[in-house]
Amino acid sequence: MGAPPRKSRATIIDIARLAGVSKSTVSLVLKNSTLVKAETRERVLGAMQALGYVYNRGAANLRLARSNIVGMVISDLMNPFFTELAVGIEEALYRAGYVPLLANTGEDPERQTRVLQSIFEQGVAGIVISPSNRSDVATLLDIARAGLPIVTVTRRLAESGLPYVGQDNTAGERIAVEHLIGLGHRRIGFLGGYATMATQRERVAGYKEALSAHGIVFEPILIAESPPTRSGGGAAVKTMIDLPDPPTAAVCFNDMVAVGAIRELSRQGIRAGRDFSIVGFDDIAEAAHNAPPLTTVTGETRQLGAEAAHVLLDLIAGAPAPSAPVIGPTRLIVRESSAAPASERTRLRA
Amino acid sequence: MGAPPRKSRATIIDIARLAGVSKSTVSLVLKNSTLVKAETRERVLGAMQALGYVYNRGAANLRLARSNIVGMVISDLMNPFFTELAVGIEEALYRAGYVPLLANTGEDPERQTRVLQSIFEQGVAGIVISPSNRSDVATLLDIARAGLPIVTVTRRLAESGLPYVGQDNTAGERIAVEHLIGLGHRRIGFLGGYATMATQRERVAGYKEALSAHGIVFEPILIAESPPTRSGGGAAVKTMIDLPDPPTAAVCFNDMVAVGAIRELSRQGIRAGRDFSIVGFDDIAEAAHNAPPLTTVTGETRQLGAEAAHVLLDLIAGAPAPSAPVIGPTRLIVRESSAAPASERTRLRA
DNA sequence: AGTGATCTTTGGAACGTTCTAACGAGCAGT
DNA sequence: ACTGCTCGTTAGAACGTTCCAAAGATCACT
Repeated sequence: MGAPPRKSRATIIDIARLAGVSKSTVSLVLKNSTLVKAETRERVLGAMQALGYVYNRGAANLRLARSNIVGMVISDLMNPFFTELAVGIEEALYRAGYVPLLANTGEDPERQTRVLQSIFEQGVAGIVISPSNRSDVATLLDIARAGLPIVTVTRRLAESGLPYVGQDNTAGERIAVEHLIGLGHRRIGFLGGYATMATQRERVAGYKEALSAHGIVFEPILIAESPPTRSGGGAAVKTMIDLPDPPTAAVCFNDMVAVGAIRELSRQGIRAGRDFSIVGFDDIAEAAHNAPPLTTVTGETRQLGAEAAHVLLDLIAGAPAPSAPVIGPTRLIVRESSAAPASERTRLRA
Repeated sequence: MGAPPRKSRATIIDIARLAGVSKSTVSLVLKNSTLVKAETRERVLGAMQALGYVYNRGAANLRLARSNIVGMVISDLMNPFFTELAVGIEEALYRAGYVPLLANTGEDPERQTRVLQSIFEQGVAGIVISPSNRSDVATLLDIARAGLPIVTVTRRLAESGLPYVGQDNTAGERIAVEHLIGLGHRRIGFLGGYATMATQRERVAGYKEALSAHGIVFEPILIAESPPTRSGGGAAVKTMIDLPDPPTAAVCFNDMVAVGAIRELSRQGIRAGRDFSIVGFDDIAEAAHNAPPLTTVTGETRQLGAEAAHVLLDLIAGAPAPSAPVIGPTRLIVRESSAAPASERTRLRA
């Protein structure tokens, strides 16, 4: 059973013809207007059923000059942090009746520019973007000036003046470092990321704040830059432990760096959480299941995505742009990759 | 600098007016027609520049009765396997000039039905879907019957007759088990997933094939079902080692189960790759960085996504549906979570 | 039967494109 | 001077909706 594939979709006019009414009436039925008589409504609904009618939102949008599609531009979907962010955004959009057009730029600014153009042409209602490194701000501003709501998330483009939703990276890293200091560490490294990334600079700032608040002098050599990946973390921690006077702990740019660092440590026979403390950032799903489970800072990633979506939806609804960046809270989750330094434990035992 | 935000976008007609030509001419310029005189083209391009014109693809699509948007419905984006699949699809679509409308159903069949409807209304050119568990096949078939190309990926809906792109789960699991048998294991468990999942059944089939090919009798008790998650893996391996006569190795429904199992083993003081062998499936990014690095089966996930996209694009271009399922290859990646059983090593040493 | 008032329905323009058919201008060949 | 071409341009219908303005029905009162 089942009708043969139709060549082209039935339209409101086909319905009207079959139900013996005008297309206007069909349109009214479509929007559940109380104006149409119950009996007529039935007839129209029956005709829709019979013809397998599907609403053509594209046509409606053209007429109404609006859209329920939103562009979602993600800088690196393969990074679990951004995956969760995307899921948070998608979920919130979906609840509000919007659907995201996805583009994964893979941190390629040129690709970002192209997809923005394409998304713009598509007639979306707005764009949420986690900008790639070295984003071309001009394109973004062109689009914003054309009147399209844009929200940046996760990476701040301060020069742009675009609405921004992010986490409190500085405060987050500060509590991470304070946790280590509280445990007795005095020599603490910072692993991963590059100073060209706004996020890294913010996290490093928190790191320095915590150090100076506890009278520990900042040593540039204790910052090891690397790609924000597992293997980057491995490399970074290696340079750290090879130092003449190595630290006893390190905070990491993100959880992937932390996981990579822990793995490299264990390869070197150093056990994270006993011989060396590691604290991550982001609380990706993997963190809780790592060996050892990772102490990390969470920015409530999914919530953050939802928040970004809501800011965009407000903008679309005509609200004025938020006057200040929206900064989400940050919270330390203590697991087993951090502990008192070995020297401390020895001293206590003695 | 920078014009004030425009209330509404300039149209082809505005351009025409400014350039002193008809909208038809502007349209020709837009499609790079050789018909228009170079000088006129310049004038039109200048006008576009001046007015900040953006092409309205929605309007064009209405007229042309086609679209360059494709629906991408993913059952669980938080699972790294599906993330990579989605990235593979997105990349291939993007190359072909298409953009994916994303929906993450989170394995909820009702949500899946709703988003399919919404995506359908949107007027997409086709749909790629990794169906959720217990999918409502009827909706999918309704849409397919309406003439919209649909490709299922990863999860086969055999009853549906829809085009399918997947991996060779059976062969993949077979080589995984044969690897363990080759190492000397005779008692091998299967961890994770549920028999209600087509994928699990296919993998279990491969598991049984390998056993019987080597004269090992299959024991139902060595299959431990669980959610296909890290914590599910932990639970599953626990029931396994608590058995009176526990196995010495296990293959897992997927890498997340495997990682969870390894973690639980280590909590029990059992070291994976020495005391107990574990083999995963999917080769998610985390696998190579796990402790110990995970022996696993890869289905070339990203490639698979690209393949699914291409099948869909062909369908959209009017090609007939592939007569048989498209099954991608599968390959074993040996890392450190699998080794000869302890008994074997002892015997060799003696 | 006439007058409103209230329901219900409808024609047609509009949204921003594409495309067909046709038109005018210029020119070569007679 | 006419014919036929080619070149460049264009008017207008069409795509599937929404919505305004207005028309027709129906009904309750006088």
